[in-house]
Amino acid sequence: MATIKQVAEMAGVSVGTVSHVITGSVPVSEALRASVEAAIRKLDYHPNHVARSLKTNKTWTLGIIVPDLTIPFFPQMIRGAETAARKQGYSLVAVNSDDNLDRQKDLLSLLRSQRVEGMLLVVASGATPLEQIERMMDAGIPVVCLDRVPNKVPVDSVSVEDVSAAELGVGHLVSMGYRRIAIVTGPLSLKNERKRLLGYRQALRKAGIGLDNSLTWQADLRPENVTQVCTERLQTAGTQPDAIFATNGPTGLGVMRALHKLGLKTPDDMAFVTFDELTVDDLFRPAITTVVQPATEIGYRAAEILLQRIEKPDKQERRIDLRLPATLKVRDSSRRRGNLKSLSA
Amino acid sequence: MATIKQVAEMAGVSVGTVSHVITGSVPVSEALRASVEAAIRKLDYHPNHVARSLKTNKTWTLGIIVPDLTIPFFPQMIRGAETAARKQGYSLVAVNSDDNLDRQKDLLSLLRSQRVEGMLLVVASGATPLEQIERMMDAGIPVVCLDRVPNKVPVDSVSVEDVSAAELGVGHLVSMGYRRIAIVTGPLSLKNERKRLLGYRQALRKAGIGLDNSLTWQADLRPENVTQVCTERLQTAGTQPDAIFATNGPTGLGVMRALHKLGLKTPDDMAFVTFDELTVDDLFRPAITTVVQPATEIGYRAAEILLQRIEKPDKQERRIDLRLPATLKVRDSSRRRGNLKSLSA
DNA sequence: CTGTTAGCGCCTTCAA
DNA sequence: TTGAAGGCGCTAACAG
Repeated sequence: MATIKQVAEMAGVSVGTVSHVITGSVPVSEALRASVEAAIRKLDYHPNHVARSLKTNKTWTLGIIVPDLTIPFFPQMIRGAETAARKQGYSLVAVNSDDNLDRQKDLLSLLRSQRVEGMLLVVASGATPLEQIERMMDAGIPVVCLDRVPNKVPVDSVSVEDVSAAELGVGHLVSMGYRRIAIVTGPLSLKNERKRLLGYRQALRKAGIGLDNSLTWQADLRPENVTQVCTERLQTAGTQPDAIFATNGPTGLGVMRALHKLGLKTPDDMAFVTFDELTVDDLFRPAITTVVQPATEIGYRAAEILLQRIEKPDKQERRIDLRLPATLKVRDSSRRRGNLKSLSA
Repeated sequence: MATIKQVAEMAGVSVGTVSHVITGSVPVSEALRASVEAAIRKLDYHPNHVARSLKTNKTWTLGIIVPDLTIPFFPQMIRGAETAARKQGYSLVAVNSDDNLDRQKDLLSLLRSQRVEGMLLVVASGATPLEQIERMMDAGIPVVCLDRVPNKVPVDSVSVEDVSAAELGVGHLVSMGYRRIAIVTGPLSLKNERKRLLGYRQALRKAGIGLDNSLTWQADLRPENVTQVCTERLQTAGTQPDAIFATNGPTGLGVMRALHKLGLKTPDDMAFVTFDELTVDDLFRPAITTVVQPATEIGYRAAEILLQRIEKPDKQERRIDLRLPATLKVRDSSRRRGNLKSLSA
């Protein structure tokens, strides 16, 4: 790889001059600039960002850690974050934690060593790495948490407005005539999950429906586990739900598989609403009523906040907790109770 | 951020000694090692990879460019590549080209400046950046193309075995009794698309079905465009197909929307098979028969080849073109022609 | 074993 | 407007 020195030699100027034409920080005569540019082209010179970063102490890089790239919600978020970053000249390094705390720890450390200037973080489920986050911020690297907001860590965050989003979904089920609505949540160690549970309860209370704790089902975020939990619950003797609300995508998928396994059709045997789109498209049946999070915007806004912290570190605004509203996409799976089943095949 | 010098001071040793305990390249007495490690912990020291890379000329970083992170196929591929990379201590920087040639060019340049040691590339559709790829390789940065294999560029590649994969899908339609099978392709400037078209033709020939050029429909890779093209063709007077084969996921989605728009049900009005999964799950109807590419393995194998080139640059094995077999997931959309329609709702 | 030091490629004063 | 030179943080000889 060509170096700035070789470019200088070929152009017959000093390295300083080459640097000046590259950065544009100092005027250079037309003649020299031309010969420098010619040399750059001839040598296929690409400035060494590694060296530049060492000198300037600026990497123009942001990191983002997500639990799983193959869950559609996260790539959308990344896309939003990347758009915001690019707009300000930063690039984004995206990595998977596999929802694993050890790996998350390693990645945090790795990205710090790589001198990212800020971190976007969707924490892995389980114990929040609050110490690591705090150290990161102490080291002057701002952190913004997305989607999953950890407990008791004074860190900026962007996520959906969980309580009202859950209320939206559950309230809709209520309005469609359902009364025994079960909720399937992820680990309640995640604040979002607790808030969504809260939204569920509020929606029921507002509707004057009593709370039945046997209808609150908790699982981890693996669809297989969810399927198992639901299958058991649905086979347990006793009053069964007439509707199910799932608080996130992987959970929703697990619920669907349980229903399928037990031969329960939605909405006729069981109404169903979930957070997050399960399929890309509306073409497929059953079409699932969904609480849609503004994934791209969450990413975009989080990156904006992060960049703000990076570029104006002094302007120590206090903690920002941005909550974006969800929207409801009403589809078949929450069709009004007791309605005549559609006769179309 | 603490530097190696500060660690050395606090531990009362030289920077050389600190470096030795970090890299493990030179033995250090137990006593000094302990005090160094204590200092590292106390200072929350994270070695500066930027400086290290400048010195060692090793970034331990691979780049991967994909057209669109939000198409499920690509995250899977990335995951595979990341697994292979991590196994050898490399990390992966993944970026979107938005299937845009200019942006791809910028990214290639950026990643070169960032001194990635190798590139995985899913080329944007349109003109292949052969010059850029060649320059990259001339500069000693190996490149492996995934999925979409560009024309006439002597570069390693990993993708599905396109011809036989298409044959698999089309042959299946034939075996289910369909005779007028239309194919919807992406841009034929992509070699894969041409090969898939070839596979389609071979399957027809083997079945003794004459080729009808009016059944070869070409679109770009945007679902909206595909929908438009299909809608027009399906409304054109003349003999209509009884089945459609789509050569990739976005195209398949576009086809589905066109069918839906025209009120055509699959498989009763029109059988359908597509490359790539359209939904994550089997629960949804119509369940689409799919030619499944081994996405994760494609990424994994490509990264392995790349790493091989990086670590053993001398062992100049000639060009590697790895073709992996696809599998067929038979579902409802290709149900046997004229079969009684299932009566279950 | 431990310390000293040159230099990776670049940017940025500072002087000419 | 141009050139010369120091030094960013680290590793890898090399000397002790």
